[in-house]
Amino acid sequence: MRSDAARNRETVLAVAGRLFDEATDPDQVSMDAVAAAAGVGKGTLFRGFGDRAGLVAALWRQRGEELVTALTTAEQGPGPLRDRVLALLYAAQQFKLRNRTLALSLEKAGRGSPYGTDDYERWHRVLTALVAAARGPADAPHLAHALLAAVRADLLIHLGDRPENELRSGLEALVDAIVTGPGSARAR
Amino acid sequence: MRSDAARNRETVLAVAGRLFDEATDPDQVSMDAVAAAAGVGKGTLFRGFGDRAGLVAALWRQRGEELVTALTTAEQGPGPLRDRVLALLYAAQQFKLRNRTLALSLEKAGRGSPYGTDDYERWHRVLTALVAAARGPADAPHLAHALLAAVRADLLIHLGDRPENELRSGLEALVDAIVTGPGSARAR
DNA sequence: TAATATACGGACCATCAGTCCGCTATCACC
DNA sequence: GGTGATAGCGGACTGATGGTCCGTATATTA
Repeated sequence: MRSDAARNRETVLAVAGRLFDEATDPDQVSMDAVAAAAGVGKGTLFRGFGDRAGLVAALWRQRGEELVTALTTAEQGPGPLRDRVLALLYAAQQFKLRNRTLALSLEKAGRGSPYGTDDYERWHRVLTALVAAARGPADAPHLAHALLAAVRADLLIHLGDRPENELRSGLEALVDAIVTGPGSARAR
Repeated sequence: MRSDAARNRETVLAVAGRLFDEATDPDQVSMDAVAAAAGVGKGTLFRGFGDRAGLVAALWRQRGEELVTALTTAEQGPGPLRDRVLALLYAAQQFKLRNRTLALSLEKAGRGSPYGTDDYERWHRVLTALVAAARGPADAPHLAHALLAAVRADLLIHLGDRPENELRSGLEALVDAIVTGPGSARAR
């Protein structure tokens, strides 16, 4: 990769990140605006990232680094399953709140839905395994989807600026219900 | 209302409904296309429905008539709470599958999220009450959101054409977990 | 320093939602 | 049935946006 290309890529990522952070709706951030603010041409922007979704994905990957450790921790333990599930979802929740607009954009951009991305796939696999371990394989995939749906960015945003512990408490109730509820190995 | 306006409104609703049904992504249905297919001008379209969201809302209201009875039945009984919650969510699930693209459009259109509409408000209120009755008021609002998130159109579409009973079983597991799970009055 | 590949940038294009306004069909009243 | 007031019609037009194209500029390599 040529040095100027690398430099531009950095600049664009930094500037675009800032623009998304400042916006409340991803649609407020146009590709034109990103190019202008970064001081590059549109051609450069699209050459570097393919399309809008590519830019958002690159930003997400950059910031989401911290979540991979959350994933592997949840996957491999230690600790009770219930705590691992809760910690994972809580990490996702807080991360999405810290990166609202970006998260929103990602959930919209990926062909109109957050599903079908490798990312979602991965999260769903991990959660399915945990749920299956806790209460048996029956309906585990569905319940994993339900858990993920509960931390979707647009829902979190709709909930607004509630005290953090309220969000956490709600999440806890949900996880307890699913992981240790009826149908679970422990409850039987 | 003038007779030609009423006639046009009927035509547009019928044609637009068909176009949405035939499409797999709401974005495939442009306002231009609706106007052309209905044989009216764009001006007429926008005069009659305000904007795109208005058209979608009108279609939704027209088709969603059947759901209001599901809501009041769930609200007022009879039957065990668990069954009422399940029936309500199942009705929503099946309805959204029968009206995929329209449902998808609605979830996108309402300022980028399905929340904040009167419709969602209503459903959430009813479910919150049912959940609160079953397991106490703590976290009931959050759990109601989680239940609704589990029947979002884009999730259902992502799940694809599974056998209906698999969907139902997943929903049942979720409802059982939340309504009769830990924290619920019955379990304590 | 010359040659080549790579990247740049912004004019350009297609597509939409939504507006505007001169023209037309409807309807209430005669 | 005729007629005038007016609600409604339709399609050209606008503004914004994502994405493309290609002549020009720059980094790299020998």
